[in-house]
Amino acid sequence: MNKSDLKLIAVLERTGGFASAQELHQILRREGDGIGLTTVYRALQSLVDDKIVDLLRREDGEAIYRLCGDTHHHHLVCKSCGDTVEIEGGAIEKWAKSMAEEHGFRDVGHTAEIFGICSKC
Amino acid sequence: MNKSDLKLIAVLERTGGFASAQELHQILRREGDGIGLTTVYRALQSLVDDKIVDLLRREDGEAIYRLCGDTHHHHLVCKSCGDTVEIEGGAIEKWAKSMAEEHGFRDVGHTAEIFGICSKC
DNA sequence: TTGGAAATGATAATCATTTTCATTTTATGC
DNA sequence: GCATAAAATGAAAATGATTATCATTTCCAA
Repeated sequence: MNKSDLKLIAVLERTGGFASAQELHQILRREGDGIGLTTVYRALQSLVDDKIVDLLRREDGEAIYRLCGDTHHHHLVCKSCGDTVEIEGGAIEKWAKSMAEEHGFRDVGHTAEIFGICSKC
Repeated sequence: MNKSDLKLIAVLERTGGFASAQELHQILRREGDGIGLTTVYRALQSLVDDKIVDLLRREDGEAIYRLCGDTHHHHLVCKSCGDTVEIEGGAIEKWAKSMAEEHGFRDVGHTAEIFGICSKC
């Protein structure tokens, strides 16, 4: 756990939700931090190894990160304007758990996102 | 639906399970088919658009493809060996629909995958 | 203070995927 | 059969995220 790791944690706390390495790098740069992209990747990797952040994938395969401690929630994303709503996923948690048990899987996680067109678009 | 599409379907049927575009290309090449990588990507994309194959992501973000049955289903994927089980997602359908309604979204779809370690690993 | 280990970041390398574009194949009308 | 336009193809270049290299800087204990 070094200075860069802490910077990344701070940004993730501040922004909440998911962000890619490139986005996190840009945010830090915009704030005047001269941190390099390489260091951002390294810090994120180490945070993932330490199970401090989760690594997920966007639909295009780009890696996105979020703090593990965050209450686990899911997203409702507008395909048109990109607006995002955080939603409860209690039903999903139960579903994932029971499906995993049924098929003998352990150490399970899950992803679930809903996408559509929001009322404004 | 053209000749290349059919070739890809044939390979996916023969191999079963998931394969990446690069792997599918190599398989065809090995069998003496001079098909180009570009064409493999194009065929896969069109098959995904037509909902004939599923597109998932490996842990490293690489796209992997698999023939999908006609029923809408989700996947339970082993992070270690890549083994995959198709599972029912009735609960998810309802959840997605009700969440979308609640927030005024229309034209909605969803993704949901469960990943963990299977009993063999 | 100093010597070495850890951290950093610019740059180059990788690798999957997409674009471009010229060529070939296929389908269709005459 | 033949001409021709549309679709398909693939080599090569472009793209974009991620990773590897490596020289330099920072940090810390002796």
